[in-house]
Amino acid sequence: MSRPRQVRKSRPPTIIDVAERAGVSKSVVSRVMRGERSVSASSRAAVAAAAEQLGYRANAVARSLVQRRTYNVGVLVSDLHNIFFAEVLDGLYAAAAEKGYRALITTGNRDPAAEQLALEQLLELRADGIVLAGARLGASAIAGVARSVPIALVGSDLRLPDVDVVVDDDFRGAGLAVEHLVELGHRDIALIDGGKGAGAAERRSGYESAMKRARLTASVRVEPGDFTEEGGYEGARRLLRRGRRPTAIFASNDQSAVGALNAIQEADLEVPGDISLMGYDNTALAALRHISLTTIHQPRRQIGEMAMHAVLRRIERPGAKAQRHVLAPKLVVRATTGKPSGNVKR
Amino acid sequence: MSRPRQVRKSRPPTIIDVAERAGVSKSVVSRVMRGERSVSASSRAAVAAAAEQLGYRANAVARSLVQRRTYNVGVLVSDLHNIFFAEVLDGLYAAAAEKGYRALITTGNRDPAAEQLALEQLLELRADGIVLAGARLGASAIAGVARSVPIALVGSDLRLPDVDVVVDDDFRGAGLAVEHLVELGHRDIALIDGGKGAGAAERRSGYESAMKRARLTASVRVEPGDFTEEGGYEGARRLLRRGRRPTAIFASNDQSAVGALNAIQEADLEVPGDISLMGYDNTALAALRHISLTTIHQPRRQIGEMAMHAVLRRIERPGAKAQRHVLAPKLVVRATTGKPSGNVKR
DNA sequence: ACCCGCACTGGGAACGTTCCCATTGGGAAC
DNA sequence: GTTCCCAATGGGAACGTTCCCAGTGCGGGT
Repeated sequence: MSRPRQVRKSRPPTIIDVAERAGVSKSVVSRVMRGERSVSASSRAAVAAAAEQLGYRANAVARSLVQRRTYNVGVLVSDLHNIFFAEVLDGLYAAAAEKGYRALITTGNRDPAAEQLALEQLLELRADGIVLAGARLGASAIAGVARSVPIALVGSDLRLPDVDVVVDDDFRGAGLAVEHLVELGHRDIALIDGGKGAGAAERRSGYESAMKRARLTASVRVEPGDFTEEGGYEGARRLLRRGRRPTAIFASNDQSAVGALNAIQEADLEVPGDISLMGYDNTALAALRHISLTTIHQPRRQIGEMAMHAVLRRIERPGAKAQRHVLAPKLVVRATTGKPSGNVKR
Repeated sequence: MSRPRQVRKSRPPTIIDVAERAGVSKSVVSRVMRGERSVSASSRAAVAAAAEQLGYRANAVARSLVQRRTYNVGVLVSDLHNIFFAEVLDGLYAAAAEKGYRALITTGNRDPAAEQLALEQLLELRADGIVLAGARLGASAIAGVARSVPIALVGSDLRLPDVDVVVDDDFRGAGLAVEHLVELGHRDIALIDGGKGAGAAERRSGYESAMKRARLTASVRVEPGDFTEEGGYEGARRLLRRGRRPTAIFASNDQSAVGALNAIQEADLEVPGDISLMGYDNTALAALRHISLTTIHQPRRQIGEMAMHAVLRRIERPGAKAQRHVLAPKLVVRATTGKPSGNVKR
C-alpha cells in the first residue's frame, strides 16, 4: 500500500489543478479568475479557496498566446544613468498601470547595436506597443518597426509616419532663459552649445531668435559644447579668456552648466555677482543647494505620461494616426542669476 | 471570379506561413530558427529566404509556453532615481545577456504596495528568476516567493533561506574612511549617520570600530542623519555649532556629504583647509569637479554581475544553495580631505 | 401543462511554438 | 546485392490559457 513517491519537481499549479480541487470545470475557474460574473456564488467561493490553497497564479504566457496580446508595453531607454529619464519613466509607468498595462524596461546602454538587439527582443516578446526614450536607433530601423507595432518617441524629434513623438518645446525654453536674463539687465549673453545632443539644435536657435527679438544680435556668441561637464568647463574657460567677457552664460544643459560654474570659480569670479549662469533641464543636480542653478524645467513626468497614452491609444484603436505632442517648458529661478554687476560698462 | 477581399488585419507571420512558402514542414522551419544542424543546406536556404520575405520573427510567447521557461529575469528596482542602481543594472544586464537571458526591469516607485504588485506581475509573466534591487518588501513576502523561483537581493541584507544576497562590505568601507583620515593626522572625526537607510547600521559600526582601533573612542561622535542632502546639512550645522568642532566629518553617503559641504561653506570654513569631508558610494555627484569628494567606492557594476550570476546559477541548477556574497569597497581620494590645520590643537 | 428565457456550466478548438517519434532514402560496409 | 545506419524530414501531442458553443435546469408567463 505504498503511495507513489512524488518525484517530479512540482510544477506551478494550473487552472486545471484548481478546477479539480474545487470540483468544477476549467471554464468556471477561468471565469472566476477573470472576474466575470455569471458564476454562482458557491462555485466562486470553491474556486477562490482552491486557488488560495494551491497558491495558484495565472500564467500570463498562456494567456498572451491565446489572446494574441500581452498587455506589455516595452520601453527602450538609451541610458539609465541619465537621471533625466528616471522621471519620464515614472510617468510612463503610472500611465500604463492606470490602463491595465505593464511597462517593461530594457536598455541598450548607449550602444546602437545593443539597442537594435533589445528592440528585436521586445518584438519577439510581442509587446503590444513600444516607447523609445532617447533612442540612438536609425530612422529606418524605427520606421520598419513602426509598421508592425504602435511606437512612440521621447527625446528624439524624428518625423516619421506612424510614430508618435513627445517633445519639450526646446526652442521656447531657450527663449525663456534669454528673456529672464534680459529682464535682469543682461545684454552680453553667451551660449554654451550642446552639439549633436537631443534638443541642442532647437535650444541654439531658440537662443538666437530670442537674442534677435531683444535686439542683441550683435552680442550673440555660441561656444561649442557637448552636454557634458567637461564640455561646459572648457567652453566657459574659452568665454572668460577672450576679450570682453559676457555678463551671463546660458549652458545648454545642467551638466555643462556645472562644468561652467567650476571654470567661473577657478577664474575667481562670483556667481551671480560677477557673472550669471543658467542651465537647462532642471535635473537633481540643479536643485542641489550647493549649486542652486537657475534653469529651465521640462515636464518630464508628463512627457512620460503622454508618450504612454499615445501608444496605448493606438494599441486600442489600431486605425488612429500618430501625432506630434509638444509640451511647454518652465523657468525655474534659483541662485545663479542676478543683475549684472555695475563695474561692467553697459 | 471575384477574389475574396483580404479583410482581416494581417497577423504577424507564423512558422507555418514560412513553412508553406519554403515548401517544407513546420518542423524544418523550427529547426532552422533554432540553429539546429541536421537540416539540408537547401532547406536551410529556402527557409531563410521565406522568413526574410515575410518578415518573420519568432514568437517568444509560444516558445515560452511550450518550454516552460521564458529566459527572462525580472529585476525589481526600488527607485530608478537613485543613480546608484544605474550601474548595478549595467552589471545585471551584461551578465544576463552573456548567458542568453534578458533582463526585464520594473519598479515599485518606492511604494511597498506597488512593489508587491510588480513582483506579482513578474511571477505571472513566469520570469525564470528575480533580482530585487533595494526592495522595500517585507521579509515574509520575499521568503514566500523564494520557494517558487530563484531570487537574489541587492542592497538589502536580509538573511533568508533560498535567497542569494550580494552586498558591499559596509563595515569595512567605513573602516577605510576612518583609516584614511587618521593617516592624514585627524583625531576628531565625526560621523553623520544614515538612519535606517540600507547599510547605514554597518557603516556606523564600522566607524565606531575603526575609531576604537585607532584609540580614538573618546572622540567618537555620531550625528543623526538620513542619507539626504538636507540631513547632511543639518547634521553638519549641529556639529559645527557645538563646542570643539571636529577636524573631519565622515558622512554616511555622498548625498549627505554634499549637504554637509554646504553647511561648512556657509560657516565660512574651507575644505579641506579647515575641515576635511568624506562621503560614501562614489556616485556621479562625488566625481563632479565642482564637488570632488573623497569617498568610498562600491563595485556597483560587479554587484550587479554577481547578483545575476547567482540567479542564473540557481536557474540552471535547481538544487544549488543560495549564498551570501560580500564585495570589497575601495577608497577614492579626491579634493575634500587633507591634513588637519595647525591652528587646531592636537 | 407548455414554452421561453436566463443563469450557470462543461467541453473542445485554438493560439504558435518545441519536442518526440516514425518514416524515408541513400551511401557505406560487408 | 543486401543490410545497416544516419541524415533529413514530417506529423502529432503538449504547453495553459481564452473563447465559443452547446447543454442543463429552473422559474415564470400564458
